[in-house]
Amino acid sequence: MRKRYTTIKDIARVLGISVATVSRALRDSYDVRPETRKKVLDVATELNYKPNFNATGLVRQSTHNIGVIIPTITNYYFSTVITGIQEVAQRNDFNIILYITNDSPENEIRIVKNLSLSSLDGLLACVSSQTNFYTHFQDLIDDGLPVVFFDRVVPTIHTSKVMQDDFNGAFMAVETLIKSGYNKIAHITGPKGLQLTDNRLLGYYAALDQYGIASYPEWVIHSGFSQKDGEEDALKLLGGERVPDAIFAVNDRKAVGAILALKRNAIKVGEEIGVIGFTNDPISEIVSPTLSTIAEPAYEIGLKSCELLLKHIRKSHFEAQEVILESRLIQRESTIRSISRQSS
Amino acid sequence: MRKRYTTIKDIARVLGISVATVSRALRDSYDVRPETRKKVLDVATELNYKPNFNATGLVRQSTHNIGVIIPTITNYYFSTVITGIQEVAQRNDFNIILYITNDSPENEIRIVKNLSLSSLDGLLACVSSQTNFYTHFQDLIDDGLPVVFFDRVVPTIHTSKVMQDDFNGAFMAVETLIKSGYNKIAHITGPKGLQLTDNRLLGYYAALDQYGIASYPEWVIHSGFSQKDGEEDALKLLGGERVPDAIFAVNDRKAVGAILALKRNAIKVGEEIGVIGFTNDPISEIVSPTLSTIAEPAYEIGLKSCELLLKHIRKSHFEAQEVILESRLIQRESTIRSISRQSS
DNA sequence: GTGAAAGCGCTAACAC
DNA sequence: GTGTTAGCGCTTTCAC
Repeated sequence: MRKRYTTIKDIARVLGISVATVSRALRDSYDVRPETRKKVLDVATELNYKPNFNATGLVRQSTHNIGVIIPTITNYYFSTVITGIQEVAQRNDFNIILYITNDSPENEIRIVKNLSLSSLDGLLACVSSQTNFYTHFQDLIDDGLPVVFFDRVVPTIHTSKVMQDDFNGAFMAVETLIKSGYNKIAHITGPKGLQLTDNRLLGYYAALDQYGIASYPEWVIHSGFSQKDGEEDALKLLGGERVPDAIFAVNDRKAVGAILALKRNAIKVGEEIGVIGFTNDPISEIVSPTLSTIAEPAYEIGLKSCELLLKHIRKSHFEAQEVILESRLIQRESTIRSISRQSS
Repeated sequence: MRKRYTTIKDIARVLGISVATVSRALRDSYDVRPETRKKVLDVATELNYKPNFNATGLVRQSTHNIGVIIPTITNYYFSTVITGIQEVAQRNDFNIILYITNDSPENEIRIVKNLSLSSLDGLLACVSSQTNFYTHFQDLIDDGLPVVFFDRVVPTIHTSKVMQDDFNGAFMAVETLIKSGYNKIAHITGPKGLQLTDNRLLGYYAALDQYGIASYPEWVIHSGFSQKDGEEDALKLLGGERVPDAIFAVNDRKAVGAILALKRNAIKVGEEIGVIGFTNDPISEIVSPTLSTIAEPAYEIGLKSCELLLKHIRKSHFEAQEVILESRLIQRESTIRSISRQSS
């Protein structure tokens, strides 16, 4: 049987004072006598008092919950972002309520429409890759709910956003390939229309442009974000008329998929075909050859998103901010031509 | 500015009926006229009514929140468990509130002690690996909060628990090594005192016993659960007087660490030293040679834990249950001796 | 079948 | 500095 928890009434009764005083003492209001406060605090600890968030939430019109909508958490990037979010939330006594969309727009819409707004102080969201309509998010914002987007942001909605530097990251990736001696560079990426993939694609084109290197439409392949997509894209590239000598993958999982597919086709990764990814997933150090990549500040993205959201929650007129965090190059074996690679 | 959301009062006013009726209509009580209900439902959708969980929670003494306490989420196993939990929770209209301990007992204790019990209907917990005192959990249970442990369970606390079959999984792992021709088998495992590691250790000994194979104390190394721990343990094994010809690692990350360390020492994994892990983390297919392992039903553990917890929440006298889910062998390259392995 | 009213635990005027 | 009281949105007796 569930126990009744201690309430401020209990404390008031024990001390023979009113609940108002107890409430004030508990919340460090200044208009309460120090000794009274001490007594209240003592009894509170003794009785193991814990505030009832439903009650405070009801009267204050605020809960200490923030929702997090995310496509999946079973990968390095997203789970690390969540860890960052959680860190800030915990430090500020906010709970995070997790909603996983499985990267399905239907799930996303269902979840957002069913959100009990009155039990949420704010929302952190990363949209699913196939989402086209964003009215469900716009509705929330119109209702006054603070929303901060991260990673996969919605360009058309005016609110705070936190991203890594996709354009420059991609530029660096392609530049690295070029400087390592590759000049037939393909790009395997995610679905069209996502700002993140668009920016990386733009970075890819910009680098090629700057170095006067040709690109062909069949060298840019749009598909999903998974390892399997990476394998399939690589195979497609191998089977084409013009076979590239390097692949820039939109993320590490696709890069790993590509590496695995290339190896299966007896192609020496690095030597014959260079591969570079994006993320700095721990697998990039495990795969052989190890994967060069653009490191994303996943944890910091989590921190920053949550901090921004808290600001929106606290100041009702905090102006929307777009934060772009730097990504950085990590060179490993998969983009090295000359060296004879260690076996296995 | 945050909007005021539609309440049952608004609906009542529009329809000129009482809030009581609205409340009843909304919850499918039978004692309300069908046409009244229809009108209420219509207005509710029109006004985009969403119940205020703080209010229902207050009066029903129940929120629809369940807490999840977990050491970390940035690995395959835990993030998959969470995904399973989330699946069941979402289907049953429960929110999950995530607490990450970073595998630190201090964090765990702080989090548990600060839990606002009145805003939680139940708790799912996986203890951190160094936790010795469990009174903070026992207190919750004594207070009547339904708690279900998963994976790393607390042996001394009477409540429902969900685990994989650690003993038989370990037995299978070691048996596989033996049958593949290895007979100097080491075990690198996690901290002492955790039921999970104890059971795997027991399975290790049982298999050795059954096949009449010797073990030496220096072949059983207790350390942490990380890849780095795996590397260090492997190095220690290589530097010892008796060098084993096979390593059974408590999880895949440690196994991968061991493989990397062995490769760095020019040891042919599989051929010279066999390695088997536990989990079936996707990295086990990426590392080269690919890693044999015991697959854990992570997703199912999440599902089952959450289902059990919901039963406890719904029936106040649901008896505690211990569920052990099967693990299964997946053989890959790291335990194959004869075959000449593909390079890189 | 429906309404009036009390109350869940807490905060915030408003008194004194 | 402290008490009284109304009320947050909802459910639930108890009348009628």
